[in-house]
Amino acid sequence: MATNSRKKRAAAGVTAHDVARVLGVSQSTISRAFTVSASISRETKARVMEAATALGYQPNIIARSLITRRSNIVAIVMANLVDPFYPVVLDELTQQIQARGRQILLFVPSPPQDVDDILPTLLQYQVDAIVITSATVSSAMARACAARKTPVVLLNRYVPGLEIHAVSCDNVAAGRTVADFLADRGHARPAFVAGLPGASTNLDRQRGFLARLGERGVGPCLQEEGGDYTFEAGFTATRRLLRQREHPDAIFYASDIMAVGGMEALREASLRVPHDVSVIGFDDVPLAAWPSHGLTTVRQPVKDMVAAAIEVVGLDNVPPIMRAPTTRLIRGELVERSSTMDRNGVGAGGRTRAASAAKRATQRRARRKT
Amino acid sequence: MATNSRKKRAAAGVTAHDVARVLGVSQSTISRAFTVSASISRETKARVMEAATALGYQPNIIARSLITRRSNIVAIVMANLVDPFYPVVLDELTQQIQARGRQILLFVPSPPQDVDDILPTLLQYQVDAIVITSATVSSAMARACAARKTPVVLLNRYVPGLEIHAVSCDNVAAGRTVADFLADRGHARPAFVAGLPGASTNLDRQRGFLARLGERGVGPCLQEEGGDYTFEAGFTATRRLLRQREHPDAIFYASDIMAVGGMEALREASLRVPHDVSVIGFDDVPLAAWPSHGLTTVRQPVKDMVAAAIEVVGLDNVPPIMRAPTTRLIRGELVERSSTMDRNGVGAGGRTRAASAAKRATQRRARRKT
DNA sequence: TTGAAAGCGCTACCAG
DNA sequence: CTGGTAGCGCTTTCAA
Repeated sequence: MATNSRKKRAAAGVTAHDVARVLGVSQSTISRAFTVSASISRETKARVMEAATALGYQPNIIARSLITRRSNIVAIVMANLVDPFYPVVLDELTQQIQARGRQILLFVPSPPQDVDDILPTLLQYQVDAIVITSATVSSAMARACAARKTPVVLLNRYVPGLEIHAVSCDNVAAGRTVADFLADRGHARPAFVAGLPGASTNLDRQRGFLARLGERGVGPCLQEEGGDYTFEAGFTATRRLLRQREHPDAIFYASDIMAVGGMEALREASLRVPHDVSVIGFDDVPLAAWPSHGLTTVRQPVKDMVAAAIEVVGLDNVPPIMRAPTTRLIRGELVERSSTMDRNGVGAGGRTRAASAAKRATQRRARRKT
Repeated sequence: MATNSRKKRAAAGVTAHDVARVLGVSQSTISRAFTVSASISRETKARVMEAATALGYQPNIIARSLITRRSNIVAIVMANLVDPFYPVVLDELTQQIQARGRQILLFVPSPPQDVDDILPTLLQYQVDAIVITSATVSSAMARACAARKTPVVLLNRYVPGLEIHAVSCDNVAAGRTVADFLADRGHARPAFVAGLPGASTNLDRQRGFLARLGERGVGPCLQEEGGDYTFEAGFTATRRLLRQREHPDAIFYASDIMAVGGMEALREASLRVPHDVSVIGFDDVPLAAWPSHGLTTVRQPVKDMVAAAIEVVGLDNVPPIMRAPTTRLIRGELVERSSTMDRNGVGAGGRTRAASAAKRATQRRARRKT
């Protein structure tokens, strides 16, 4: 009997059986009405839908997932929410994933945890795919995901040799572009301020930058470790950089926020941007465009990167297909603003420190707030 | 027979039955080993756990949720990820929710959608609770959630009369504090730049500010609509504000980012902060503390707000209890930095525009980057 | 404390 | 195209 187990339910418990009973059809029919690509007559489907809305019926996703082994959920692992670049990425990810009717399970590892720790849990939730931003996983874990047929993609990072999808900005090319940009504009004493050591993004930017600088015969290039991608890191690294006998005439920072921190240190040292030092960042976060910063920077193609990540995990393929791990590098674009200038014809290497000392002192006073 | 349905599974399919068979116990026993507060002997549990790890068994959360009607997931609805205040809130939410062993289902409504549209979907996922930041819901939807016994809390917003939990900074009190702060420091021509019109947060700040200003006999207070909480909004609203015959000697902005935009407009108008105009923001996002901004602002007690939200939805209570809707207002704290100054003894209302015109022109030139 | 049995609400397969 | 039936993997009575 259809009613044999219809106990009184507290609330929210209208099931496919209930709808079926009202309509005098089988429960299977209700299920079919809610399954795209199920064979059901136009008419029956309409009746079911009508009754469903009348009764307030919605299929129980949990029960469905139990059978289909797909939850309609995409997991996002994001290690850092504070750097303004990540909200931009997260925003784009949510838009594109939600546009495909998927939900988002967000995981933010706290310091002691790492990505490997959380993946088993995510897999338990039968997520359709996993997007990992700015972090990586062990090859063992990558294999575990492959075994479960859950596609994983690293966004903004890649690990050569790791059997896993990866999408990233072409950081090597971007580094080279920046080198050319500075060389073309007559800079002679460049510097690079690194972010998180060991991160592929960071290393590639540095590698491309230094290599191209060498090819152009510009240098030597000063280098400074930031440690991470924060304002503070950019600030302190720049201070250290300025202890050199001669200050650089251009500094390329591994991230915009570091560059902003660096500009603060330059101001503190009475060095003007861009007159004394050109500054270039990376990411093109919203605040880079603020007039007060006017930061020349490399724009990460976030939209394209996210689109590529989503494509590569096969979110648009039903049934899902597992493809061989691929690495996709997407070109960034240099955006010129007011933190850089052309030094050609300004006397090869710009003025000496002494030359503009008086001017700078004046400016310094004026800029002080109290 | 236990093996009657053990077809070859592609992967990742070790079930409680498998473990049971290996151990020669019943499947129920396996279940009990993974259920806190289930009666099982110490020894049996240990054996089960050992076998489980050996076989790589993990309980299927989906199947569990189907029965228990709880998914161990908390839903977060966050309308705006771009304003740097929200990443701070999201970060804190994720930390505190994950610390309680819950997962996070994130939903970011895109313009046409609103919160009411998404709630049914979230309910389908049997989430344990829903946290909605800076947005509200219809009373019908609030009732639907109550019917399903899913607790909902509004964070950073409240709706008088709506039967729903709400946690927010005490914006009225904060507005009053700011008014007192400025009055105490001899400001005579205050202004308020609003954010999103109609938002309770925004209105309360304004209300408290104006009321207290009136009580202190300071004013009249100029007012300008921002429209939203962006840099641009702060910038353009301030430009409009400065078209008045006499510029204000203090501006209170509905958010930090607006304040930063406002400072840009002030700079553009050759008005110095804080010499000509004191600037106060709201939120205390990380960049408010950067030396280049040095923004005096009201710090939102994010940690406490999040903790209150989590407590109020009963995330720590097992079994969950539904409590009567409560509104919790938490005091913010005014953080004084370098964007405000004491005008007492500087001539009651500060200098006239003419008085410092020459100085400002100099400074303006110096500050230009190119 | 343990095992057996009955489903949670749904999809998927099999006949008709 | 539709109705029956058999589970998905687990929790939860109910006896033993």
